[in-house]
Amino acid sequence: MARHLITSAIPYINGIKHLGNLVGSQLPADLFARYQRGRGHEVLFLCATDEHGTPAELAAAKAGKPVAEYCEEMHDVQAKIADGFNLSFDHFGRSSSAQNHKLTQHFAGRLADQGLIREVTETQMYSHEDGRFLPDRYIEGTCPNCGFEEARGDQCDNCGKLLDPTDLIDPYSTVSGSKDLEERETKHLYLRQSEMRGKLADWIDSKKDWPILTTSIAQKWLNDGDGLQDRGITRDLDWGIAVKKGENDWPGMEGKVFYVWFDAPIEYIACSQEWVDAGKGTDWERWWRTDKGADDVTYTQFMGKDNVPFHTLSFPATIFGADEDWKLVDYIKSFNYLNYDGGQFSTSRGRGVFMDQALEILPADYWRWWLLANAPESSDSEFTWEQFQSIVNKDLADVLGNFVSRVTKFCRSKFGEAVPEGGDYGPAELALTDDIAARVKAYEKHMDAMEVRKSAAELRAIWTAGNEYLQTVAPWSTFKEDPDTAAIQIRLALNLIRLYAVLSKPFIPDASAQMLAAMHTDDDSWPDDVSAALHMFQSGHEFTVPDITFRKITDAERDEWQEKFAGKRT
RNA sequence: GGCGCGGUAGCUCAGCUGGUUAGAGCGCUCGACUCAUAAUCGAGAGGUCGGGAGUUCAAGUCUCCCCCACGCCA
Repeated sequence: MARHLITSAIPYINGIKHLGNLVGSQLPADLFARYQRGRGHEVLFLCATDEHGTPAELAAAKAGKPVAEYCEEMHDVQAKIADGFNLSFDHFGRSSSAQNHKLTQHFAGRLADQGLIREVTETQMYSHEDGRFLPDRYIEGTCPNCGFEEARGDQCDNCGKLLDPTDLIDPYSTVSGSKDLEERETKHLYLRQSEMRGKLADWIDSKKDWPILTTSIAQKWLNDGDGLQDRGITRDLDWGIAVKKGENDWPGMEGKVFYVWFDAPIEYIACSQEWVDAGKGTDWERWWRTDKGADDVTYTQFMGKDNVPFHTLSFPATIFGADEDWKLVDYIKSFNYLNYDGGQFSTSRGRGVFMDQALEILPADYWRWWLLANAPESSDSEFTWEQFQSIVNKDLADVLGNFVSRVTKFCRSKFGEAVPEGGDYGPAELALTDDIAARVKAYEKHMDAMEVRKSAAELRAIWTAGNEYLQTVAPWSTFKEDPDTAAIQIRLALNLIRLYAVLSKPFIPDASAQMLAAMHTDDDSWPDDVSAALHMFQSGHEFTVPDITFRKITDAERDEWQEKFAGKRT
């Protein structure tokens, strides 16, 4: 039995994520976790909310709540939605947890001990009214280059010129609108990533089997311009993890917190401590410490392409730099973006479908299937309602759902609601068994390689094989002259329903559960031996004709939803 | 402007280290079947692989140039 540690990039706390975010990390990670569990392997699947940083503070202020309270509420909202999508996290943690505070401070201390932290004094804009330093993009003013009055502190959106906040004429805070700004010197810690460039480059170079998307992004950051740059790991904020050197104070860094990108990935580890502290597990170190049993763990991370630099370089720099026995990632599966109907999903414009809205109009399985079967693996991909409707109706309702329906209803009408007796499998049944066995092997190969779209295609082909078989042997015909032969055929078909439920569980867990329930079984063991699996139900085994497994999406619904989620275009 | 990823049948996409008539699903046409959610199964018609040049016995698949879309960065 292998051991798989699986993490999904942790979603930011300020709001509900859209389907593009879902398919980029949490959903494929869940697919892989469910598959590995299905194969009988030991899995620890972790995710969390990413709660620190200025956007969280501003979102809380907008909601009129203390930031801690806001984060707690939003964490619960996101947890419920994740649950609604059947994301099977062993624990859904929080980067603001006590465990992460302590661990982040520990890493910072280790890095300092190794000489990998340097202090930098820089000038930033301080807003008296807001009582805080403002990130560049939260300062606006008149562009000195083109006169545009709403140029941001980092760049003018009108002429494109790159700016420093201090360049702006009449700068003001976009948080409060205040013009009472002042340049102040402030000291920050930088992680000396440049020191580790060689080590990181060697490590990335050794990962020949990683997706091109993953390695090409890493290479770019390693080699672009002057190469990998040192990065600030602290901010002048109230909300976050206090800057400490392990358990000790950090002279000169009082009142500062770690920058969100530094503490967020450490939450992957802290999350496993939360998992233990929540009573769900007993030993987190055997997943994370190679000196304490984690050397046989396979660690896989899932993320959208925007997160690749942090996972290929920054977080590994932290791990390498700490020079302790931490488990390093073995495989990084990254995804491109999902576009929405000819453009991008847009949170600010309300364009596209968000996770809560998706669940309001259709059950999770419908979304899971479409999203995974069309996952943006090799390039950005496109969501259109027409495509969604046709895929869902064809694959789920017609090919799989109708198979369950035709088999159970035929049996009920001719033999009753129990597996019929008589005869034994003949050549046609053996041929189907061989065909499916080969396809299951192909399915496993694709799933092992995290080839999401190919896995979906193979699974669909397995469903289709059942319909092909029925069409060929035609039990409705054989029943007329030779009921025993029809009994053999329908017995095999009933066994196929259970087999399909097991194989499909990673993609469509609810439908899988419904199928197993209809077949009056909870045996979802993986069909390592397809022939044996297709002999499981013997004559007399009772079942119940289930309700429709998947309904169809009507043209009217499709048009209505297309209109509803179009958002405001500008 | 630089970099990255793409540009393959009407649509969404596969095509690894170059090698027989370029593939899948959907859609479309025709046929079969009637157990089933007007479902299923089969057959067929549709691409010369963004454009151009080159390397090679052989290129969608390697090289160079150009065009287009998207993304990132400065």
